[in-house]
Amino acid sequence: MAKILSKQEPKGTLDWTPEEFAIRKYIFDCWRRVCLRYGFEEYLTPIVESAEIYRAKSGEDVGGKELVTFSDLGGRELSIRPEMTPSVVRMVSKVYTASPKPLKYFSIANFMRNEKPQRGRNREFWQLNCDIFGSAKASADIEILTLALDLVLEFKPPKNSFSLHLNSRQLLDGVLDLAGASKLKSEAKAEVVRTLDKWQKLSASAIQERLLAAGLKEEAIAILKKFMSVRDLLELAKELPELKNNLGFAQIQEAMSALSDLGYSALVEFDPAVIRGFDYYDGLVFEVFDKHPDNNRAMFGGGRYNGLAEIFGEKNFPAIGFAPGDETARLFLESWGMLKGKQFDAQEKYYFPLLNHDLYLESQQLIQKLRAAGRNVFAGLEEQKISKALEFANKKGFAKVVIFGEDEHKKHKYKIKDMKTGKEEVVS
RNA sequence: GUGCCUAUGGUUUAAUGGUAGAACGGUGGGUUGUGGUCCCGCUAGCCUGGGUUCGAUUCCCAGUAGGCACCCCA
Repeated sequence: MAKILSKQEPKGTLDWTPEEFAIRKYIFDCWRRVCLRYGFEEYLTPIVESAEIYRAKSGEDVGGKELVTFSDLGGRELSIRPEMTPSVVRMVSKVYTASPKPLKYFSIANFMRNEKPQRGRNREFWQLNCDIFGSAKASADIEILTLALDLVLEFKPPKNSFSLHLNSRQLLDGVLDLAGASKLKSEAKAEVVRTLDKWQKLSASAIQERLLAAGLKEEAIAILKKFMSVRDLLELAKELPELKNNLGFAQIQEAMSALSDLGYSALVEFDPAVIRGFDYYDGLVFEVFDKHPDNNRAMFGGGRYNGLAEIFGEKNFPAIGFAPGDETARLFLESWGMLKGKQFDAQEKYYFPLLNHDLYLESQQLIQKLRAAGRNVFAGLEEQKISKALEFANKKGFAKVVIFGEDEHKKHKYKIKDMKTGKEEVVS
């Protein structure tokens, strides 16, 4: 047989050893628990889709060079999914008209993007996707936002460790109108939006330069600067009163006030710099930030995308959703020390060592009995001295050890030793 | 795709132009029926290719892999 030379996983992928698996499972279990608590329904779509649905709408990179593509036997071009939204919209558009509205769906699935791997970003990654279809009401926005917050809170993070930043594409369009940027060519307009997106990262002079190059006048730039520097809606209304009648302004205001009434006020703020890259967002947009200095990044984000369904030739339906990733969630937990000393495998396990080979059959019968009674039993396979058995149980973190050797067999008994207290219980 | 940094047992690492030492882990024993501490033995390593050199794990170049930033994205 040919030797396989590398023990390495393919680039950008990760083996989940049982230790690693336990962490991922913890994250997924928290996510699933919260979604079910919200009455959301779980679904799954195939791991591949026709490549064209990503080319159409996923953006230049995700739907382009980062797409992992191959041909099936019929020569059809398929891609491993790089995101869930096109798939779920495809699925929902099949059943939408016949379904009672609204639909509240979630899924936990893996994805592939041919990216350069780095911290918080792998080629294979997992995401939770949560969406509400069929309601354009503020109540749907608010439910999505509280769900996003509760998902993070489920990990019991320390106070002040994260926050949700809100903005609206409509408000943004309003500002661009005010600044006259809407009249620019789409390329120049995109550059303006990109500049807003990078506002915090760029220097004042770089911002000025980019906006001038895009074709904006000084007065227009002043308006954008004013917009980007406001800290809350009150200030925005004062500085740019023209925006008070903007639909996005009302959306944000309504959502913020509801979240505040529901007890989330410390976690939410208006943030003009939240733009988000995907083109299909057309209403409320938001991002959840990790506030840890070592991991200061957007954990996840989402928004409203009412116009996406039309790529399947369907009538549009309202939709809002978001998608946290496993890697960013893990980094959040790690940076705040929420993984330290945590017993993820809370399942209580029994160890049943084979203390005497002559008692193999009797041991197996006892193990059957214990398993039938609902115990999780790890059975020893080779004869083992009792001291070695206890040492093994210790290393594996087993809760109990069943002691069944010659002495016990003679008395028709066995002992269950609690590894924490050291106490033994005699069972006949 | 671009730039910078890094690469030594399974893991974390030390030293060195004359091929490497430790800790943790794994394993066996001290202890033939009672673990976590302790003591001893064993196990296992210089990313790949080329160059300089008498000799390269060490210096140089390239590749590969990883990290960070950009780009992009969530």
